[in-house]
Amino acid sequence: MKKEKIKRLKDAGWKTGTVQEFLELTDAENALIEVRVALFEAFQKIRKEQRLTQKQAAKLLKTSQSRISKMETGDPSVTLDLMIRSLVTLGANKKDFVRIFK
Amino acid sequence: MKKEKIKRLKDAGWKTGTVQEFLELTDAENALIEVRVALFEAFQKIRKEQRLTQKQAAKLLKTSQSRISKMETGDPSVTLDLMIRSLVTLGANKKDFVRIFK
DNA sequence: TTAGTATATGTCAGATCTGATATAGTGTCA
DNA sequence: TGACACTATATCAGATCTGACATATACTAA
Repeated sequence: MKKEKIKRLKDAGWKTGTVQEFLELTDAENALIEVRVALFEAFQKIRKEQRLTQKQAAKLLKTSQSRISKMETGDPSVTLDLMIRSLVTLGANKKDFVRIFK
Repeated sequence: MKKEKIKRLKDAGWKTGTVQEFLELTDAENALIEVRVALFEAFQKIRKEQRLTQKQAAKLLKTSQSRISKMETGDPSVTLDLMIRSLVTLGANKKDFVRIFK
């Protein structure tokens, strides 16, 4: 119940505190969501900067268009592992993660 | 063959370029390793700052001492997911990850 | 309207991860 | 020396993830 709501709310511009209180998240749960959101937003940004469709990105990353879509919509079946591996494959380095989390 | 070597080499103070060339890593593989190293070093640092033994940390994180050890030694069976979830459970927030990757 | 392109959603078998357990190694103290 | 605390390593059943596929939805152009 929690997870599906979160992205929509964040995207709708709700303040963190408000979302956290509304969904009764612990600090750790909230931090984890912020990290996830930062990563999937970064991924979509990079893909679009490189003018790739999800299908093209899928080929590069040796996965399927559907998983790319799930990554960008914050689907709970997508792990931080997959997002980070995808980001570095598209060219992100350690330094870029500083910006991603800033 | 690659993965086991990496931590030791990095810990021994080798420069990134050198390790990367020696192990014939792609940029993406190298970036991923740098991210992993940053995370498991950060985890150990936080655990020690909080004066927790691996056993105590394991209880907090609802896992086992052996997995904590694997996390800190960069065992390949440990995912970025687990490391990031553990870090936020010990109190790290998005902002802390800026420092971790800097 | 239809066709074409891009993205989103549902499902699942096979791959990978994880907590748990056992055990080994290391350091310290008496 | 032995006992104890801490950490490292090996193994594996059950849990979770992932690529692939099917299908749906959204948008554009003719």
